[in-house]
Amino acid sequence: MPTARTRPRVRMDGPRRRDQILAAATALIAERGYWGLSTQDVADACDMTVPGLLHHVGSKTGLLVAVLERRDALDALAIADRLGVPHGPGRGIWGTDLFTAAGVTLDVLCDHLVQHNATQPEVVRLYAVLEAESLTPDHPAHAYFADRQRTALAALAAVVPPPHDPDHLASVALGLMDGLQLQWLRDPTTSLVDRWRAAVADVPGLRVPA
Amino acid sequence: MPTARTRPRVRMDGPRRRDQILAAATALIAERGYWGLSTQDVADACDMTVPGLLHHVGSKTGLLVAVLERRDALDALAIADRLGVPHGPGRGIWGTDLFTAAGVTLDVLCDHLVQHNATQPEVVRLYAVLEAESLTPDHPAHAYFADRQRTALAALAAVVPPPHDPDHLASVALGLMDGLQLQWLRDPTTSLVDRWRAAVADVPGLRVPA
DNA sequence: GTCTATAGGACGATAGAC
DNA sequence: GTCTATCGTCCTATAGAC
Repeated sequence: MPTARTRPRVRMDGPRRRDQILAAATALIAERGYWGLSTQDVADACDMTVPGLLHHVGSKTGLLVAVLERRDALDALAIADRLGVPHGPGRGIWGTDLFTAAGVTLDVLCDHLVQHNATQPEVVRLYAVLEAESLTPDHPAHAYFADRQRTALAALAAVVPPPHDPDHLASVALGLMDGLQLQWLRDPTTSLVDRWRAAVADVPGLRVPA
Repeated sequence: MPTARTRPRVRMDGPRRRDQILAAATALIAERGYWGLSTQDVADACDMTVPGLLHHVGSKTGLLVAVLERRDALDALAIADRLGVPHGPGRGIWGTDLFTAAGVTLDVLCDHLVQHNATQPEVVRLYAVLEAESLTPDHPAHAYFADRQRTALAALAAVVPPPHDPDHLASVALGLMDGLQLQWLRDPTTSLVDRWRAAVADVPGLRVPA
């Protein structure tokens, strides 16, 4: 006899159910990566069956893609809000000229990005895990992260002020953010913002203005 | 009827077989991570069966531990050789006072580390994947990488010359190495050494001496 | 929109022969 | 040191009822 259910299953409308699924999947992929994710775990977390889950996202790969798209859109909105720039929904954080439109330089932009990331360690971990996992070409998110690195470096380079080399400083900024985020996730006793500001205190072009 | 074997199976002595297994596992974990690794794939790569494989490493977890221990010992030997310092086998790269014994400062040490890593992208990818995957406490390598970050930061801080802050500069160095390695693995058109030297050209305390 | 049922594999690990 | 055989579990995905 199968295990009896303890509570009645809740019937939800489409969008709400989808959000619940993507939130649960975000947490689980951050824990175990895409290869370690099982649709069963996601379904359990949402109190549904696996076929019920697949009805919404099509397949396991579709689930991952949906998670990344939703994450990108939410982050773009949050950063645009932080910079005081209007930003339509459904547009990624790196893909448009969001940063140049805001009229910021790299130092203050990075400070905002770091402050925003500090509020959502789980999401940062999601990206950290997938960024490494997706290095291999047969990963479902390989193309997504390859494109992401290109556009991110270009978007950062676009707001590098003279006399710094745009490409080099953008590379340093992105690399240092990724690296420090890893250190922070492994040892959260020091806040991410403090880590960042202490680290860039002696790096010309990244030191946060007082 | 099961698929027929095409070539006769080779009988190897213990140490040689073990080395073959660990080399194959290194490549496969670098591709898919630990959660995505299957003992079947490793066995196939070594032209053996799964029970034959498990005879040598005990379990899947035992395989991962053996891979990391072997990697650490080999890297320590290579770096010690590069720095012209004697170094016994079986000692990790970060765990001893290898760097202080060599009498180097952080800038030249990082340059050597980067040069060494540039020769083995597959190993760098292994560490990148496992570093992110092992953030969750139930990963078999969680303790290994937690300890590794502690000792690495301490070892780097120990060779930071005045007037820089040892902890902060060590954090920058480690973070920047990790971040740039990720960028390099995703887009190998620019060499890792060039990336590093261009990135630190304007970072006081890390600029490689001419 | 969600279910039951099930197909059809792959998984890690063990037992025991040789 | 390596094998065959097998156990029990987990996996993604589909078919079809409601």
